[in-house]
Amino acid sequence: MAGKRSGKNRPQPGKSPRPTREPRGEPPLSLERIVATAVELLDTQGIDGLTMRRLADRLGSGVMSLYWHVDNKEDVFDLALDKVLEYRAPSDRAEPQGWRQEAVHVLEGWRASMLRHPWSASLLPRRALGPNILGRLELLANALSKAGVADADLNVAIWSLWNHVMGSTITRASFELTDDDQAAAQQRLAGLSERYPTIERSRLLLDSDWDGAFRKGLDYLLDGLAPIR
Amino acid sequence: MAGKRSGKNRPQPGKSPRPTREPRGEPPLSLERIVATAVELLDTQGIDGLTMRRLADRLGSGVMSLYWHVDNKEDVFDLALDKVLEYRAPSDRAEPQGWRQEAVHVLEGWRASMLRHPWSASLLPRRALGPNILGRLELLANALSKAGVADADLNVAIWSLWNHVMGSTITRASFELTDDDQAAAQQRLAGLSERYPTIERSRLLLDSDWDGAFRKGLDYLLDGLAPIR
DNA sequence: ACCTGAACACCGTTCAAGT
DNA sequence: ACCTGAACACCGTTCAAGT
Repeated sequence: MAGKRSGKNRPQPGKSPRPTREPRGEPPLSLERIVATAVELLDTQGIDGLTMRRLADRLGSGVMSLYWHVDNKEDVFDLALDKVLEYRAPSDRAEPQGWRQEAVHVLEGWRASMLRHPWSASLLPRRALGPNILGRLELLANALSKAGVADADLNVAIWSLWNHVMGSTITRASFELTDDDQAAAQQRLAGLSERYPTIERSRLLLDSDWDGAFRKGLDYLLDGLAPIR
Repeated sequence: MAGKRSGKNRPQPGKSPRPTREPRGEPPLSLERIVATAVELLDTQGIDGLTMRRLADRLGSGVMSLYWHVDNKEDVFDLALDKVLEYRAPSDRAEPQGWRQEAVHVLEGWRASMLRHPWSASLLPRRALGPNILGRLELLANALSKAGVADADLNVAIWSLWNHVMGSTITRASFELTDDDQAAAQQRLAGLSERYPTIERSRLLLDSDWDGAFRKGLDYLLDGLAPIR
């Protein structure tokens, strides 16, 4: 923590401390490169594919070089996660839609970001909230507040919606990868059809309209939370 | 897979193959003991605390002895997870409540089981569905079906509710452990109050009524899904 | 200010044996 | 049928140096 570059004194996104040198040829190690490569690795190899050693390899450096830029592996996870959740704050000049539309837009964008990087959904709940997540929460809170949700209900509303996004994204990500497994599971289920007749009949494990379920559930929640359309 | 005890030929819960020997003194290794100890370890040490070596230590056996009973570490996770989700099928003689009450009961029991073992919520979405989970899904599907949810909407309804349970449980489990961190986070947030004014004002990270949020969200969903009370 | 290799204390799992 | 130790190919991170 002391004498070493740590989370607290990382350069703020806006101001670069000094133009140290022109990056000609092989780019030097940097926090940005590390994070970008970590995301690559996670995207291609999954959550267990991210290894400090593998990461260093891809960057063409020794393993321990990473530790000057980063506290530990947890730190890498946090940074990769927040990176993936980057968002463009909506320009104020955009035509003002309804507040409800705005909330839906935030939540769908959030979900889309996570579905693009399936590892992110299962990682997010266990980690600290990075600036990008806080930014999205702020947008959401703002929209809800303006949509007429009372201050006393605001936290409950936010968490309900958060839960819906997290739950549906995690479920979808984990069930999507495994088409064959899914068929096999339904097969196994058929063998036990006397124990699970209802879900066997509805073919729960086979066809599921994830996007539809997300939208429907979202509408129900919003109807309940902010009846003043 | 071949020649070795694997998932497929595990003894069915009901019938013990033969009373091999009276377990006097140190109990021998068995799948039940392994799973029970794994749950212990997970409860006390968290998800990273479960190690094949540590598990063997606690059981007083060599590491490799475990592998006769179990395929690999993933298998241990699956078994521990399903164990923790055991439930008593409701006795048919219980006074028949409304179908909606029944669905709520299933979902709350499910959530309670997971909250008792915080690691389980974050594990479940990534793993295959064990018999106990399927059992709970069947109960739920049945209740919904009788509550008037059309067959065509059944899967969507199940997944929406599943998502709600998963999301709220995971969120709560991950935010509950860290009282100090939470205060620190809110503190940090206060320093950035011009960037996140709304969630700073609502003290989102401090007070949140998890149980209330769960119940409210659940009611909204059920209202929407099965309007025919 | 930045990067490094050697070393430590761990992992999960294969294999070839033992009873 | 059940259990074992040695060995392999990995991990994350500390430390003491190098430039």
